[in-house]
Amino acid sequence: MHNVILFPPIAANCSNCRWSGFCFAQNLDSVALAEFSRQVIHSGPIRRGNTLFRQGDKLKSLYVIRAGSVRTYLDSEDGCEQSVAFLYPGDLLGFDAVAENRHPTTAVALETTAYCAIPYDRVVALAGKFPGLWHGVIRTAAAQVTAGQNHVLLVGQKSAPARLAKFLLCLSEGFVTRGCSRTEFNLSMSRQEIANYLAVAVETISRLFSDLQRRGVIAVDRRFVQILSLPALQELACDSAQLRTRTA
Amino acid sequence: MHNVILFPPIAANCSNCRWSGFCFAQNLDSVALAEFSRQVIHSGPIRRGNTLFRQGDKLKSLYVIRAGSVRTYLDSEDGCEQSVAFLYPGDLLGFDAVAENRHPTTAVALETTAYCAIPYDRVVALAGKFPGLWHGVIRTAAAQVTAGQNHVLLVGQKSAPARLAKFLLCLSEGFVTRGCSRTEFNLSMSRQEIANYLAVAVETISRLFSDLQRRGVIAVDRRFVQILSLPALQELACDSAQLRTRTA
DNA sequence: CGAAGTGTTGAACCCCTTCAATAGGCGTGG
DNA sequence: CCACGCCTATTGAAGGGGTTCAACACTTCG
Repeated sequence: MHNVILFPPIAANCSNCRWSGFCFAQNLDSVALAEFSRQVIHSGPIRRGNTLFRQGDKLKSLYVIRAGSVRTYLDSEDGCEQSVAFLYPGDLLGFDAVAENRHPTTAVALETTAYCAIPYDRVVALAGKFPGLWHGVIRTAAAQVTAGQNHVLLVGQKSAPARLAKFLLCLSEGFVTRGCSRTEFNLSMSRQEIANYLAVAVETISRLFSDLQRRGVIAVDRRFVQILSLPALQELACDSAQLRTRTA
Repeated sequence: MHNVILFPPIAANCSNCRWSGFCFAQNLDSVALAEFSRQVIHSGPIRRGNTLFRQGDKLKSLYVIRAGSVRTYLDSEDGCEQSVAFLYPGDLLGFDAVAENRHPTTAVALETTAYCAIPYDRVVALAGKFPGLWHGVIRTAAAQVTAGQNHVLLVGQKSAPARLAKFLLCLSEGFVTRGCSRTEFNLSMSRQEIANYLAVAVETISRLFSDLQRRGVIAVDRRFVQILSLPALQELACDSAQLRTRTA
Protein backbone atom coordinates (compact mmCIF):
# COMPACT_ATOMS: atom_id res chain seq x y z
CA MET A 1 0.00 0.00 0.00
CA HIS A 2 1.32 3.41 -0.91
CA ASN A 3 -1.07 5.44 1.20
CA VAL A 4 1.40 8.21 1.45
CA ILE A 5 1.09 9.02 -2.22
CA LEU A 6 -2.68 8.58 -2.44
CA PHE A 7 -4.70 11.73 -2.30
CA PRO A 8 -7.56 11.58 0.17
CA PRO A 9 -11.03 11.52 -1.42
CA ILE A 10 -11.97 15.11 -2.13
CA ALA A 11 -15.36 16.69 -2.54
CA ALA A 12 -16.46 16.41 -6.14
CA ASN A 13 -17.54 19.41 -8.06
CA CYS A 14 -19.39 18.13 -11.06
CA SER A 15 -20.48 21.55 -12.24
CA ASN A 16 -16.88 22.42 -13.02
CA CYS A 17 -15.97 19.05 -14.41
CA ARG A 18 -14.37 19.08 -17.80
CA TRP A 19 -16.13 15.81 -18.67
CA SER A 20 -19.62 16.55 -17.39
CA GLY A 21 -20.86 16.54 -20.98
CA PHE A 22 -19.81 12.88 -21.29
CA CYS A 23 -20.92 11.73 -17.88
CA PHE A 24 -24.26 10.03 -17.37
CA ALA A 25 -25.23 13.01 -15.19
CA GLN A 26 -25.20 15.18 -18.32
CA ASN A 27 -28.98 15.73 -18.28
CA LEU A 28 -29.16 17.17 -14.79
CA ASP A 29 -29.88 20.83 -14.20
CA SER A 30 -27.61 22.81 -11.91
CA VAL A 31 -29.63 22.13 -8.77
CA ALA A 32 -29.79 18.40 -9.38
CA LEU A 33 -26.15 18.33 -10.40
CA ALA A 34 -25.15 19.96 -7.13
CA GLU A 35 -26.98 17.27 -5.18
CA PHE A 36 -25.52 14.57 -7.41
CA SER A 37 -22.09 16.04 -6.90
CA ARG A 38 -22.34 15.57 -3.14
CA GLN A 39 -22.74 11.82 -3.62
CA VAL A 40 -19.72 11.45 -5.81
CA ILE A 41 -16.54 10.09 -4.36
CA HIS A 42 -13.49 11.38 -6.13
CA SER A 43 -11.05 8.53 -6.09
CA GLY A 44 -7.39 9.22 -6.03
CA PRO A 45 -5.06 8.10 -8.79
CA ILE A 46 -4.31 4.41 -9.16
CA ARG A 47 -1.30 3.17 -11.11
CA ARG A 48 -1.11 0.88 -14.12
CA GLY A 49 -2.20 -2.62 -13.26
CA ASN A 50 -4.42 -1.73 -10.33
CA THR A 51 -8.08 -2.58 -10.57
CA LEU A 52 -11.23 -0.55 -9.97
CA PHE A 53 -13.18 -3.77 -9.51
CA ARG A 54 -12.79 -7.43 -10.29
CA GLN A 55 -14.99 -9.91 -12.07
CA GLY A 56 -17.35 -11.36 -9.46
CA ASP A 57 -17.15 -8.39 -7.09
CA LYS A 58 -20.45 -7.22 -5.71
CA LEU A 59 -21.84 -4.09 -7.29
CA LYS A 60 -21.26 -1.11 -5.00
CA SER A 61 -20.76 1.86 -7.26
CA LEU A 62 -20.80 3.08 -10.82
CA TYR A 63 -17.55 4.62 -11.99
CA VAL A 64 -16.61 7.41 -14.35
CA ILE A 65 -13.06 7.93 -15.56
CA ARG A 66 -11.72 11.39 -14.81
CA ALA A 67 -8.18 11.01 -16.10
CA GLY A 68 -6.13 8.18 -17.55
CA SER A 69 -7.57 5.07 -19.14
CA VAL A 70 -8.92 1.68 -18.23
CA ARG A 71 -9.32 -1.72 -19.85
CA THR A 72 -12.18 -4.04 -18.97
CA TYR A 73 -11.92 -7.73 -19.64
CA LEU A 74 -13.71 -10.98 -19.11
CA ASP A 75 -12.28 -14.33 -18.02
CA SER A 76 -14.17 -17.45 -19.04
CA GLU A 77 -14.41 -20.54 -16.84
CA ASP A 78 -11.79 -22.28 -18.93
CA GLY A 79 -9.30 -19.49 -18.50
CA CYS A 80 -9.38 -17.55 -21.71
CA GLU A 81 -9.53 -13.82 -21.58
CA GLN A 82 -11.32 -11.30 -23.79
CA SER A 83 -10.82 -7.57 -23.57
CA VAL A 84 -14.19 -5.88 -23.69
CA ALA A 85 -13.43 -2.18 -23.85
CA PHE A 86 -10.86 0.56 -23.46
CA LEU A 87 -12.26 3.47 -21.51
CA TYR A 88 -11.27 7.12 -21.42
CA PRO A 89 -12.27 10.20 -19.42
CA GLY A 90 -16.02 10.64 -19.23
CA ASP A 91 -16.75 6.96 -19.84
CA LEU A 92 -19.03 5.02 -17.51
CA LEU A 93 -17.86 1.75 -15.99
CA GLY A 94 -19.50 -1.02 -14.08
CA PHE A 95 -23.06 -0.53 -15.18
CA ASP A 96 -23.28 -4.08 -16.50
CA ALA A 97 -23.07 -5.32 -12.91
CA VAL A 98 -26.68 -4.28 -12.38
CA ALA A 99 -27.96 -7.44 -14.05
CA GLU A 100 -26.63 -9.92 -11.49
CA ASN A 101 -25.44 -7.52 -8.78
CA ARG A 102 -21.91 -8.66 -9.56
CA HIS A 103 -19.36 -7.25 -11.95
CA PRO A 104 -19.08 -9.50 -15.01
CA THR A 105 -15.73 -7.95 -15.93
CA THR A 106 -12.53 -6.74 -14.33
CA ALA A 107 -11.48 -3.12 -14.79
CA VAL A 108 -7.76 -2.41 -14.71
CA ALA A 109 -5.91 0.88 -15.13
CA LEU A 110 -3.74 1.13 -18.25
CA GLU A 111 -1.89 4.12 -16.84
CA THR A 112 -2.18 6.31 -13.77
CA THR A 113 -5.90 6.88 -13.58
CA ALA A 114 -8.32 8.97 -11.53
CA TYR A 115 -12.01 8.26 -11.39
CA CYS A 116 -15.29 9.08 -9.68
CA ALA A 117 -17.31 6.47 -7.81
CA ILE A 118 -21.02 6.92 -7.21
CA PRO A 119 -22.67 4.36 -4.89
CA TYR A 120 -25.33 2.63 -6.92
CA ASP A 121 -28.02 2.99 -4.26
CA ARG A 122 -27.39 6.74 -4.34
CA VAL A 123 -27.79 6.71 -8.10
CA VAL A 124 -31.13 4.97 -7.71
CA ALA A 125 -32.26 7.35 -4.98
CA LEU A 126 -31.26 10.42 -6.94
CA ALA A 127 -32.80 9.10 -10.14
CA GLY A 128 -36.08 8.81 -8.25
CA LYS A 129 -35.96 12.54 -7.63
CA PHE A 130 -34.42 13.56 -10.95
CA PRO A 131 -35.63 11.37 -13.82
CA GLY A 132 -33.04 12.96 -16.06
CA LEU A 133 -30.54 10.74 -14.32
CA TRP A 134 -32.45 7.64 -15.40
CA HIS A 135 -32.24 8.84 -18.96
CA GLY A 136 -28.53 9.34 -18.65
CA VAL A 137 -28.02 5.84 -17.32
CA ILE A 138 -30.35 4.30 -19.88
CA ARG A 139 -28.76 6.05 -22.82
CA THR A 140 -25.30 5.12 -21.66
CA ALA A 141 -26.44 1.54 -21.21
CA ALA A 142 -27.91 1.44 -24.69
CA ALA A 143 -24.69 2.87 -26.09
CA GLN A 144 -22.76 0.06 -24.41
CA VAL A 145 -25.05 -2.53 -25.95
CA THR A 146 -24.42 -0.98 -29.35
CA ALA A 147 -20.69 -0.88 -28.75
CA GLY A 148 -20.74 -4.58 -27.92
CA GLN A 149 -22.59 -5.34 -31.15
CA ASN A 150 -20.00 -3.47 -33.15
CA HIS A 151 -17.23 -5.29 -31.35
CA VAL A 152 -18.73 -8.64 -32.34
CA LEU A 153 -19.05 -7.43 -35.92
CA LEU A 154 -15.42 -6.36 -35.91
CA VAL A 155 -14.08 -9.60 -34.48
CA GLY A 156 -16.52 -11.85 -36.30
CA GLN A 157 -16.58 -10.49 -39.82
CA LYS A 158 -13.43 -8.49 -40.50
CA SER A 159 -9.94 -9.52 -41.53
CA ALA A 160 -7.05 -8.78 -39.22
CA PRO A 161 -5.90 -5.67 -41.15
CA ALA A 162 -9.44 -4.30 -41.17
CA ARG A 163 -9.74 -4.88 -37.44
CA LEU A 164 -6.63 -2.90 -36.64
CA ALA A 165 -7.56 -0.11 -39.06
CA LYS A 166 -11.02 0.18 -37.53
CA PHE A 167 -9.53 0.08 -34.06
CA LEU A 168 -7.24 2.99 -34.81
CA LEU A 169 -10.11 4.93 -36.34
CA CYS A 170 -12.27 4.35 -33.28
CA LEU A 171 -9.50 5.55 -30.99
CA SER A 172 -9.02 8.56 -33.23
CA GLU A 173 -12.73 9.35 -33.09
CA GLY A 174 -12.69 9.13 -29.32
CA PHE A 175 -9.77 11.53 -29.07
CA VAL A 176 -11.44 14.06 -31.37
CA THR A 177 -14.58 13.97 -29.27
CA ARG A 178 -12.45 14.78 -26.24
CA GLY A 179 -10.76 17.68 -27.95
CA CYS A 180 -7.51 15.91 -28.78
CA SER A 181 -5.82 15.34 -32.09
CA ARG A 182 -7.48 13.11 -34.62
CA THR A 183 -4.21 12.05 -36.18
CA GLU A 184 -1.63 11.94 -33.41
CA PHE A 185 -1.95 10.13 -30.13
CA ASN A 186 -0.35 7.73 -27.71
CA LEU A 187 -1.74 4.27 -27.27
CA SER A 188 -2.27 3.57 -23.62
CA MET A 189 -2.38 -0.19 -24.17
CA SER A 190 0.29 -2.73 -25.11
CA ARG A 191 0.37 -4.72 -28.35
CA GLN A 192 -0.71 -7.72 -26.34
CA GLU A 193 -3.78 -5.87 -25.09
CA ILE A 194 -4.67 -4.69 -28.58
CA ALA A 195 -4.21 -8.23 -29.87
CA ASN A 196 -6.51 -9.64 -27.24
CA TYR A 197 -9.16 -6.98 -27.87
CA LEU A 198 -9.09 -7.67 -31.61
CA ALA A 199 -8.79 -11.43 -31.10
CA VAL A 200 -5.60 -11.95 -33.09
CA ALA A 201 -2.06 -12.94 -32.14
CA VAL A 202 0.41 -10.33 -30.87
CA GLU A 203 2.72 -11.08 -33.76
CA THR A 204 -0.06 -10.22 -36.18
CA ILE A 205 -0.49 -6.80 -34.58
CA SER A 206 3.23 -6.21 -34.82
CA ARG A 207 3.30 -7.20 -38.49
CA LEU A 208 0.25 -5.08 -39.29
CA PHE A 209 1.79 -2.01 -37.66
CA SER A 210 4.92 -2.57 -39.70
CA ASP A 211 2.90 -3.02 -42.90
CA LEU A 212 0.87 0.14 -42.29
CA GLN A 213 4.05 2.08 -41.67
CA ARG A 214 5.77 0.62 -44.73
CA ARG A 215 2.79 1.64 -46.85
CA GLY A 216 2.84 5.16 -45.45
CA VAL A 217 -0.60 4.95 -43.87
CA ILE A 218 0.65 5.59 -40.37
CA ALA A 219 3.87 6.29 -38.53
CA VAL A 220 4.49 4.37 -35.33
CA ASP A 221 7.11 4.84 -32.71
CA ARG A 222 6.46 2.47 -29.86
CA ARG A 223 3.13 3.68 -28.47
CA PHE A 224 3.00 6.92 -30.40
CA VAL A 225 0.89 6.78 -33.54
CA GLN A 226 0.48 9.30 -36.34
CA ILE A 227 -2.19 8.71 -38.93
CA LEU A 228 -0.74 9.88 -42.24
CA SER A 229 -3.68 8.96 -44.44
CA LEU A 230 -7.13 8.77 -42.90
CA PRO A 231 -8.75 7.79 -46.22
CA ALA A 232 -6.37 4.87 -46.63
CA LEU A 233 -7.13 3.73 -43.12
CA GLN A 234 -10.87 4.02 -43.72
CA GLU A 235 -10.57 1.99 -46.87
CA LEU A 236 -8.66 -0.71 -45.03
CA ALA A 237 -11.26 -0.74 -42.27
CA CYS A 238 -14.09 -1.38 -44.71
CA ASP A 239 -12.21 -3.67 -47.01
CA SER A 240 -12.16 -7.42 -46.88
CA ALA A 241 -14.43 -9.38 -44.71
CA GLN A 242 -13.27 -12.48 -46.47
CA LEU A 243 -15.95 -14.49 -44.75
CA ARG A 244 -19.08 -15.03 -46.86
CA THR A 245 -21.61 -15.52 -44.10
CA ARG A 246 -24.43 -13.40 -45.44
CA THR A 247 -27.68 -15.06 -44.50
CA ALA A 248 -29.71 -13.83 -47.45
CA MET B 1 -49.88 -7.51 -47.42
CA HIS B 2 -51.84 -10.32 -45.89
CA ASN B 3 -54.20 -8.21 -43.84
CA VAL B 4 -56.89 -10.81 -44.04
CA ILE B 5 -54.88 -13.25 -41.97
CA LEU B 6 -53.60 -10.74 -39.44
CA PHE B 7 -55.40 -10.62 -36.16
CA PRO B 8 -56.38 -7.12 -35.09
CA PRO B 9 -54.44 -5.77 -32.11
CA ILE B 10 -56.12 -7.03 -29.01
CA ALA B 11 -56.11 -5.68 -25.49
CA ALA B 12 -53.17 -7.09 -23.60
CA ASN B 13 -53.59 -8.75 -20.29
CA CYS B 14 -50.17 -8.84 -18.73
CA SER B 15 -51.39 -10.24 -15.42
CA ASN B 16 -52.28 -13.49 -17.15
CA CYS B 17 -49.24 -13.59 -19.37
CA ARG B 18 -47.24 -16.76 -19.25
CA TRP B 19 -44.03 -14.77 -19.76
CA SER B 20 -44.59 -11.95 -17.29
CA GLY B 21 -41.77 -13.31 -15.16
CA PHE B 22 -39.34 -12.71 -18.03
CA CYS B 23 -40.70 -9.37 -19.19
CA PHE B 24 -39.12 -6.12 -18.07
CA ALA B 25 -42.44 -5.36 -16.31
CA GLN B 26 -41.70 -8.19 -13.87
CA ASN B 27 -41.19 -5.86 -10.90
CA LEU B 28 -44.59 -4.17 -11.11
CA ASP B 29 -47.29 -4.84 -8.55
CA SER B 30 -50.76 -5.76 -9.74
CA VAL B 31 -52.03 -2.18 -9.85
CA ALA B 32 -49.07 -0.93 -11.84
CA LEU B 33 -49.16 -3.97 -14.07
CA ALA B 34 -52.80 -3.30 -14.93
CA GLU B 35 -51.93 0.24 -15.98
CA PHE B 36 -48.90 -1.01 -17.89
CA SER B 37 -51.05 -3.59 -19.57
CA ARG B 38 -53.32 -0.92 -21.01
CA GLN B 39 -50.37 0.61 -22.88
CA VAL B 40 -49.28 -2.62 -24.46
CA ILE B 41 -50.12 -3.27 -28.06
CA HIS B 42 -50.46 -6.97 -28.75
CA SER B 43 -49.16 -7.40 -32.25
CA GLY B 44 -50.53 -10.13 -34.44
CA PRO B 45 -48.38 -12.93 -35.78
CA ILE B 46 -45.84 -12.15 -38.45
CA ARG B 47 -44.34 -14.87 -40.65
CA ARG B 48 -40.74 -15.91 -41.13
CA GLY B 49 -38.73 -13.21 -42.84
CA ASN B 50 -40.87 -10.28 -41.76
CA THR B 51 -39.26 -7.62 -39.62
CA LEU B 52 -40.29 -5.98 -36.36
CA PHE B 53 -38.02 -3.05 -37.15
CA ARG B 54 -35.10 -2.31 -39.40
CA GLN B 55 -31.67 -0.90 -38.77
CA GLY B 56 -31.96 2.89 -38.92
CA ASP B 57 -35.67 3.01 -38.07
CA LYS B 58 -36.65 5.59 -35.50
CA LEU B 59 -37.31 4.26 -32.03
CA LYS B 60 -41.04 4.06 -31.42
CA SER B 61 -41.57 1.10 -29.14
CA LEU B 62 -39.87 -1.56 -27.10
CA TYR B 63 -40.87 -5.09 -28.01
CA VAL B 64 -41.29 -8.33 -26.12
CA ILE B 65 -41.63 -11.69 -27.87
CA ARG B 66 -44.80 -13.52 -26.93
CA ALA B 67 -44.47 -16.55 -29.21
CA GLY B 68 -42.04 -17.65 -31.90
CA SER B 69 -38.49 -16.40 -32.25
CA VAL B 70 -36.55 -13.52 -33.71
CA ARG B 71 -33.03 -12.86 -34.95
CA THR B 72 -31.41 -9.45 -34.68
CA TYR B 73 -28.51 -8.52 -36.91
CA LEU B 74 -26.28 -5.64 -37.84
CA ASP B 75 -25.16 -4.55 -41.31
CA SER B 76 -21.90 -2.62 -41.54
CA GLU B 77 -21.32 0.16 -44.05
CA ASP B 78 -19.31 -2.16 -46.24
CA GLY B 79 -22.06 -4.72 -46.45
CA CYS B 80 -21.10 -7.44 -44.05
CA GLU B 81 -23.65 -8.81 -41.68
CA GLN B 82 -23.36 -9.99 -38.08
CA SER B 83 -26.13 -11.73 -36.20
CA VAL B 84 -26.38 -10.25 -32.74
CA ALA B 85 -28.94 -12.38 -30.94
CA PHE B 86 -31.64 -14.99 -31.17
CA LEU B 87 -34.66 -14.04 -29.09
CA TYR B 88 -37.38 -16.16 -27.55
CA PRO B 89 -40.62 -15.53 -25.65
CA GLY B 90 -40.18 -13.06 -22.82
CA ASP B 91 -37.10 -11.44 -24.36
CA LEU B 92 -36.90 -7.67 -24.78
CA LEU B 93 -36.06 -6.19 -28.16
CA GLY B 94 -35.17 -2.76 -29.40
CA PHE B 95 -33.85 -1.27 -26.20
CA ASP B 96 -30.49 -0.50 -27.79
CA ALA B 97 -32.24 2.12 -29.96
CA VAL B 98 -32.44 4.44 -26.96
CA ALA B 99 -28.84 5.56 -27.42
CA GLU B 100 -29.29 7.26 -30.79
CA ASN B 101 -33.09 7.15 -31.09
CA ARG B 102 -32.62 4.76 -34.02
CA HIS B 103 -32.49 1.01 -34.09
CA PRO B 104 -28.89 -0.13 -34.60
CA THR B 105 -30.07 -3.58 -35.69
CA THR B 106 -32.77 -5.24 -37.76
CA ALA B 107 -35.14 -7.71 -36.08
CA VAL B 108 -36.54 -10.45 -38.29
CA ALA B 109 -38.89 -13.30 -37.41
CA LEU B 110 -37.36 -16.78 -37.67
CA GLU B 111 -40.80 -18.39 -37.64
CA THR B 112 -44.35 -17.21 -37.16
CA THR B 113 -44.01 -14.81 -34.26
CA ALA B 114 -46.27 -12.79 -31.99
CA TYR B 115 -45.03 -9.95 -29.88
CA CYS B 116 -46.00 -7.02 -27.68
CA ALA B 117 -45.08 -3.44 -28.50
CA ILE B 118 -44.93 -0.76 -25.83
CA PRO B 119 -44.47 2.82 -27.08
CA TYR B 120 -41.25 4.09 -25.57
CA ASP B 121 -42.72 7.36 -24.38
CA ARG B 122 -45.32 5.36 -22.49
CA VAL B 123 -42.57 3.31 -20.90
CA VAL B 124 -40.90 6.52 -19.78
CA ALA B 125 -44.14 7.98 -18.46
CA LEU B 126 -45.06 4.83 -16.57
CA ALA B 127 -41.56 4.44 -15.20
CA GLY B 128 -41.91 7.93 -13.73
CA LYS B 129 -44.89 6.69 -11.73
CA PHE B 130 -43.60 3.18 -11.01
CA PRO B 131 -39.82 3.13 -10.50
CA GLY B 132 -39.92 -0.67 -10.57
CA LEU B 133 -40.26 -0.34 -14.31
CA TRP B 134 -36.97 1.55 -14.49
CA HIS B 135 -35.32 -1.27 -12.64
CA GLY B 136 -36.76 -3.78 -15.06
CA VAL B 137 -35.45 -1.85 -18.03
CA ILE B 138 -32.06 -1.25 -16.45
CA ARG B 139 -31.56 -4.85 -15.43
CA THR B 140 -32.56 -6.08 -18.85
CA ALA B 141 -30.22 -3.56 -20.43
CA ALA B 142 -27.35 -4.68 -18.23
CA ALA B 143 -28.09 -8.30 -19.12
CA GLN B 144 -27.84 -7.40 -22.80
CA VAL B 145 -24.47 -5.74 -22.25
CA THR B 146 -23.26 -8.90 -20.53
CA ALA B 147 -24.64 -11.07 -23.31
CA GLY B 148 -22.74 -9.01 -25.85
CA GLN B 149 -19.52 -9.44 -23.88
CA ASN B 150 -19.97 -13.18 -23.84
CA HIS B 151 -20.67 -13.17 -27.55
CA VAL B 152 -17.38 -11.40 -28.22
CA LEU B 153 -15.60 -13.90 -25.99
CA LEU B 154 -17.18 -16.76 -27.88
CA VAL B 155 -16.34 -15.46 -31.33
CA GLY B 156 -12.98 -14.01 -30.37
CA GLN B 157 -11.39 -16.71 -28.25
CA LYS B 158 -13.00 -20.06 -28.98
CA SER B 159 -12.42 -22.63 -31.70
CA ALA B 160 -15.24 -23.44 -34.08
CA PRO B 161 -16.23 -26.68 -32.30
CA ALA B 162 -16.28 -24.88 -28.95
CA ARG B 163 -18.45 -22.13 -30.41
CA LEU B 164 -21.07 -24.54 -31.65
CA ALA B 165 -21.03 -26.54 -28.43
CA LYS B 166 -21.47 -23.39 -26.35
CA PHE B 167 -24.20 -22.21 -28.68
CA LEU B 168 -26.18 -25.41 -28.21
CA LEU B 169 -25.71 -25.22 -24.45
CA CYS B 170 -26.97 -21.63 -24.38
CA LEU B 171 -30.03 -22.59 -26.39
CA SER B 172 -30.59 -25.53 -24.08
CA GLU B 173 -30.33 -23.27 -21.04
CA GLY B 174 -32.86 -20.88 -22.53
CA PHE B 175 -35.32 -23.68 -23.17
CA VAL B 176 -35.01 -25.02 -19.64
CA THR B 177 -35.68 -21.57 -18.22
CA ARG B 178 -38.84 -21.47 -20.29
CA GLY B 179 -39.99 -24.85 -19.06
CA CYS B 180 -39.00 -26.80 -22.14
CA SER B 181 -36.69 -29.75 -22.52
CA ARG B 182 -33.02 -29.29 -21.85
CA THR B 183 -31.98 -31.99 -24.25
CA GLU B 184 -34.45 -31.99 -27.11
CA PHE B 185 -35.48 -29.00 -29.16
CA ASN B 186 -35.96 -27.63 -32.61
CA LEU B 187 -33.62 -25.00 -33.95
CA SER B 188 -35.59 -22.10 -35.31
CA MET B 189 -32.67 -20.82 -37.35
CA SER B 190 -30.94 -22.14 -40.46
CA ARG B 191 -27.35 -23.39 -40.61
CA GLN B 192 -26.49 -20.18 -42.43
CA GLU B 193 -27.90 -18.11 -39.57
CA ILE B 194 -26.01 -20.15 -36.97
CA ALA B 195 -22.84 -19.79 -39.03
CA ASN B 196 -23.20 -16.05 -39.22
CA TYR B 197 -23.91 -15.75 -35.49
CA LEU B 198 -20.84 -17.82 -34.65
CA ALA B 199 -18.75 -16.15 -37.36
CA VAL B 200 -17.78 -19.30 -39.23
CA ALA B 201 -18.63 -20.68 -42.69
CA VAL B 202 -21.83 -22.64 -43.24
CA GLU B 203 -19.87 -25.68 -44.30
CA THR B 204 -18.07 -25.65 -40.97
CA ILE B 205 -21.37 -25.78 -39.11
CA SER B 206 -22.48 -28.67 -41.26
CA ARG B 207 -19.27 -30.57 -40.65
CA LEU B 208 -19.39 -29.90 -36.92
CA PHE B 209 -22.94 -31.18 -36.65
CA SER B 210 -21.87 -34.33 -38.46
CA ASP B 211 -18.84 -34.75 -36.20
CA LEU B 212 -20.90 -34.31 -33.04
CA GLN B 213 -23.39 -36.87 -34.28
CA ARG B 214 -20.65 -39.29 -35.31
CA ARG B 215 -19.14 -39.01 -31.84
CA GLY B 216 -22.48 -39.63 -30.19
CA VAL B 217 -22.64 -36.27 -28.46
CA ILE B 218 -25.85 -35.21 -30.17
CA ALA B 219 -28.37 -36.54 -32.63
CA VAL B 220 -29.49 -34.20 -35.39
CA ASP B 221 -32.28 -34.55 -37.88
CA ARG B 222 -32.52 -31.39 -39.88
CA ARG B 223 -33.52 -28.78 -37.31
CA PHE B 224 -34.32 -31.21 -34.53
CA VAL B 225 -31.51 -31.65 -32.03
CA GLN B 226 -31.12 -34.14 -29.18
CA ILE B 227 -28.29 -33.70 -26.76
CA LEU B 228 -27.09 -37.19 -25.88
CA SER B 229 -24.21 -36.20 -23.63
CA LEU B 230 -24.40 -32.90 -21.84
CA PRO B 231 -20.99 -33.39 -20.15
CA ALA B 232 -19.30 -34.05 -23.48
CA LEU B 233 -20.84 -30.91 -24.91
CA GLN B 234 -19.74 -28.89 -21.89
CA GLU B 235 -16.23 -30.20 -22.23
CA LEU B 236 -16.16 -29.25 -25.90
CA ALA B 237 -17.45 -25.77 -25.08
CA CYS B 238 -14.65 -25.12 -22.63
CA ASP B 239 -11.93 -26.87 -24.53
CA SER B 240 -9.53 -25.29 -26.94
CA ALA B 241 -9.15 -21.62 -27.25
CA GLN B 242 -6.16 -22.23 -29.47
CA LEU B 243 -5.37 -18.52 -29.45
CA ARG B 244 -2.80 -17.52 -26.86
CA THR B 245 -3.76 -13.90 -26.35
CA ARG B 246 -3.57 -13.72 -22.59
CA THR B 247 -2.36 -10.28 -21.62
CA ALA B 248 -0.62 -11.26 -18.43
C1' DC C 1 -42.06 -32.79 -62.43
C1' DG C 2 -38.69 -29.17 -62.31
C1' DA C 3 -36.64 -25.34 -59.97
C1' DA C 4 -35.04 -23.21 -56.04
C1' DG C 5 -33.51 -23.35 -51.50
C1' DT C 6 -31.11 -25.80 -47.80
C1' DG C 7 -27.86 -28.96 -46.22
C1' DT C 8 -23.88 -32.19 -46.75
C1' DT C 9 -19.35 -33.79 -48.08
C1' DG C 10 -14.71 -33.74 -50.38
C1' DA C 11 -10.28 -31.46 -51.81
C1' DA C 12 -7.19 -27.51 -52.26
C1' DC C 13 -5.83 -23.30 -50.61
C1' DC C 14 -4.75 -19.38 -47.52
C1' DC C 15 -4.75 -16.25 -43.70
C1' DC C 16 -3.29 -16.26 -39.49
C1' DT C 17 -1.18 -18.76 -35.79
C1' DT C 18 2.58 -21.01 -33.75
C1' DC C 19 7.30 -21.59 -32.85
C1' DA C 20 11.72 -19.58 -32.60
C1' DA C 21 15.20 -16.25 -32.48
C1' DT C 22 16.66 -11.39 -32.15
C1' DA C 23 16.38 -6.56 -31.02
C1' DG C 24 15.10 -2.76 -28.12
C1' DG C 25 13.57 -0.33 -23.81
C1' DC C 26 13.51 0.18 -18.89
C1' DG C 27 14.26 -0.49 -14.11
C1' DT C 28 17.41 -2.33 -10.75
C1' DG C 29 21.51 -2.71 -8.38
C1' DG C 30 26.28 -3.08 -8.09
C1' DC D 1 27.50 4.78 -15.15
C1' DC D 2 26.96 0.54 -17.06
C1' DA D 3 25.81 -4.32 -16.72
C1' DC D 4 22.34 -7.42 -16.03
C1' DG D 5 17.77 -9.22 -16.38
C1' DC D 6 13.11 -8.81 -17.60
C1' DC D 7 9.55 -7.55 -20.49
C1' DT D 8 7.77 -5.78 -24.84
C1' DA D 9 8.16 -5.70 -29.56
C1' DT D 10 9.70 -7.27 -34.11
C1' DT D 11 10.65 -10.42 -37.86
C1' DG D 12 11.20 -15.00 -40.26
C1' DA D 13 9.75 -19.80 -41.33
C1' DA D 14 6.56 -23.53 -40.92
C1' DG D 15 2.22 -25.47 -39.93
C1' DG D 16 -2.81 -25.86 -39.26
C1' DG D 17 -7.80 -24.70 -38.68
C1' DG D 18 -11.16 -23.06 -41.24
C1' DT D 19 -12.45 -21.11 -45.69
C1' DT D 20 -13.26 -21.49 -50.46
C1' DC D 21 -14.66 -23.87 -54.46
C1' DA D 22 -17.29 -27.50 -56.37
C1' DA D 23 -20.40 -31.28 -56.72
C1' DC D 24 -24.21 -33.74 -54.97
C1' DA D 25 -28.50 -35.14 -51.93
C1' DC D 26 -32.73 -33.78 -50.00
C1' DT D 27 -36.82 -31.10 -49.20
C1' DT D 28 -40.30 -27.80 -50.50
C1' DC D 29 -43.30 -25.55 -53.42
C1' DG D 30 -45.22 -23.81 -57.68
